[in-house]
Amino acid sequence: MSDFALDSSSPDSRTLADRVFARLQDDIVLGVIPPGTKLGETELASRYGVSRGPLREAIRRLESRKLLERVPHVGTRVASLKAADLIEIYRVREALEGMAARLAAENMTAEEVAGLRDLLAQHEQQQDLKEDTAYFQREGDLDFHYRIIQGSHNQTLIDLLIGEIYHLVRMYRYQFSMTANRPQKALGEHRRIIEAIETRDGEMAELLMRRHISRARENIEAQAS
Amino acid sequence: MSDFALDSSSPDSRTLADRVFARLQDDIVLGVIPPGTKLGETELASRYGVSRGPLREAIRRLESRKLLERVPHVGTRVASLKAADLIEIYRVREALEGMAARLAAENMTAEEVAGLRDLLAQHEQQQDLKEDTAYFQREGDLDFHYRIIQGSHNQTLIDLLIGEIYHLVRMYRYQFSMTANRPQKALGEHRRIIEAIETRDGEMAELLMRRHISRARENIEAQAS
DNA sequence: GCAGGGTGGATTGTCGACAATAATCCCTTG
DNA sequence: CAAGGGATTATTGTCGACAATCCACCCTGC
Repeated sequence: MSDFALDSSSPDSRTLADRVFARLQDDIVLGVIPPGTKLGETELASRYGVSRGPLREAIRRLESRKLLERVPHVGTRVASLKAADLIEIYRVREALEGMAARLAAENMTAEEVAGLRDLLAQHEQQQDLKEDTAYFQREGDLDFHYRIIQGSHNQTLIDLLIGEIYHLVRMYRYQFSMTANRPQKALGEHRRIIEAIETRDGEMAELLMRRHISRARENIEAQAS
Repeated sequence: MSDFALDSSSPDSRTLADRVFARLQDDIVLGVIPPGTKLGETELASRYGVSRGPLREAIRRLESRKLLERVPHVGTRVASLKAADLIEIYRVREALEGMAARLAAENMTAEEVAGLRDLLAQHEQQQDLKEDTAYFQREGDLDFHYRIIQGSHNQTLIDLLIGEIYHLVRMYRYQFSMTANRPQKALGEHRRIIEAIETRDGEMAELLMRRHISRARENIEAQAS
């Protein structure tokens, strides 16, 4: 058995159930536990060094987030996203992040906008270096979207996107080692979105963000066929 | 102690935890348990006639759905929605249901469209009767939106709206006995949305749905001030 | 009289054991 | 030999008890 013991570097997470929830979520999203794996409660409990009680609570929450699929009296398995599922998710992202961009243009503070532009500058430098920046591009893209979502200042929207949707997107990306295959175009789209936010043009920001995500979806659809 | 025993009319719900989850959610949404109520696990468990194990799993799931607020080692209380929260939710509804209307216009079957028009006809008749139709209007409005959401044929979108968002909307409505205070206008907007769907004009359906929900939001904002 | 600390009570967090359900395998029978 | 049924076994579902944490109250000292 490999060492799956709970992370003792952050012992402050309030309860065991919360920690095993966070740990199990990471292991699923990052692919440490591959999709489709049957999860035995007893086995997992001993792996994480907890009893089945906290583990079951964690499982129920991960099930709510669509990361696990559970059948009563049968068992729990790691959700295996199909391309069709991801396309559905991107429709939702288009709607929600479009709204987030609109609200961000209206509500972001000057500091937040400045930080966003700094982030873009970093990404453009990395682009110039032409290194193997796949990982940074992937995480950088997420960071860009995260900031705009946060900039909406709408907690309901933030919780939905970051708490419920993005885990699935991240799981899919790690799953298929999906590196952005149109990085320079995406970067240009990011730039235009930021410009719309800087001019406080919510309608334009929403339109550009929707196009940005819609193109990513079309890209997936093309690959899936 | 009033009789809170679990509903034996539907004993088929697979597990106790699932049943207590459904029952507790209803009691919260319908206001049987008022917002802000401190929920003692031992007390609730004995009321529903189950042990604390299944009850805690139900609590964790309801917490994920934002119907309960939990603080570790302190307790759980029923979420009490503020007007500001509802306004945030309506922004999300505007984005998601706008997309739902667009997809419904593209994907609804002819039967589904016909059923939608029948539903509208029923609502218009109830309107003519001028009875105290507050309850029916409220539920009818939900039914209209439910059908369009289902008509999107996007399961992720359906689960998000019906599984995560609408419980909060329904709770708020029961909470404040909020009866639609612009029924005839809303009915006209419904009619135009259906017309757009019938002509398979997704863009128009989205636009109209967003305006429909946006006006409801403005109505809430006016009342809240 | 007020502030601070400590103790007691109650509630939540966790665990191990028991019961119930379902999948599997084997045996029987046509 | 195949198909159906039944028993076994492993896994999940449920429960009651123990441990840990926090909140409130009270008591002491200034």
